[in-house]
Amino acid sequence: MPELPEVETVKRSLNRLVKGKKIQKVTVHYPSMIEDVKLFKTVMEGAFLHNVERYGKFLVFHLGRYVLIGHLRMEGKYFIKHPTDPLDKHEHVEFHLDDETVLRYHDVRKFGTFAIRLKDTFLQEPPLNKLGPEPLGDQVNGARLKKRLKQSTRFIKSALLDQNVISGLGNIYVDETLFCAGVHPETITYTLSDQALETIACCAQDVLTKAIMLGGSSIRSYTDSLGIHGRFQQELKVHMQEGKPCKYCNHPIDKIKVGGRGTYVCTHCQAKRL
DNA sequence: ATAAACGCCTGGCGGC
DNA sequence: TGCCGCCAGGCGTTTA
Repeated sequence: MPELPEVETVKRSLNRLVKGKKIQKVTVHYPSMIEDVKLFKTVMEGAFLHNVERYGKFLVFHLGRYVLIGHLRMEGKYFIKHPTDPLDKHEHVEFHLDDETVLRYHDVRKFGTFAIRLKDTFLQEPPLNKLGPEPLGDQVNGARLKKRLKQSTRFIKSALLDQNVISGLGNIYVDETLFCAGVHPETITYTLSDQALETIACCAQDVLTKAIMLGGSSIRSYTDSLGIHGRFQQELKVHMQEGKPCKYCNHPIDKIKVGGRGTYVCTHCQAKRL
């Protein structure tokens, strides 16, 4: 499942491969993933792909007066193909470019979304208006997390998955971040000190930075996009490691449920502190 | 304010 | 070998 590092990798690939190209025509094979198909076609056809940005797990394609906001959700990928290549059953949107290539959006589970917004106001509107700060950069630190979460009775894992608290983390990287920080995922958030939250913020940065360097993770269904094969899955220390010995203490990794999510934890390195 | 439940989907899995 | 039911999972929406 693409999280911040995978989306960042896709963004970089798109900027390398399709930036500056003109969209001649779009073909929609599965309309319900697009908020407004009519507007989508009107805006996209004839537009230039100026630049692609990432906000949390969202991709923002700049088209001039408008932007296209896309989300890959669980399994979204982009491929560049020739127009005559047979259409895969999971390719739902085609962007025909002016150089005899076609950018195709591929999504087995059809969870991905597309929406058009005005360039000048898209940050003030859904779905980006409530998005929390980027974990990379100086907006996320122990003091700010404490300010935001000092009264929260939720589990820390749930708070870190909340895109309004911090943007871009998903199930994989929250598990890895909390392992790095030595914090049990079921720790009640308000009990964490500034210092512990600072450690969590630093660990999130470390984990994400390393994952981006390696092109993200390619686990489960999320294998690659635009020819990019992530290598970070080899670095995962707890996620998907149930029963395997902890890299640091050899205690077997447990799989539990936290807030309904499958969660991997070393109960020795991440002891519960109540 | 928070949280649980649900809906969206389908490949992969275990069970038989 | 094949069929069936269940599960994962981000996020928006609905309900408690």
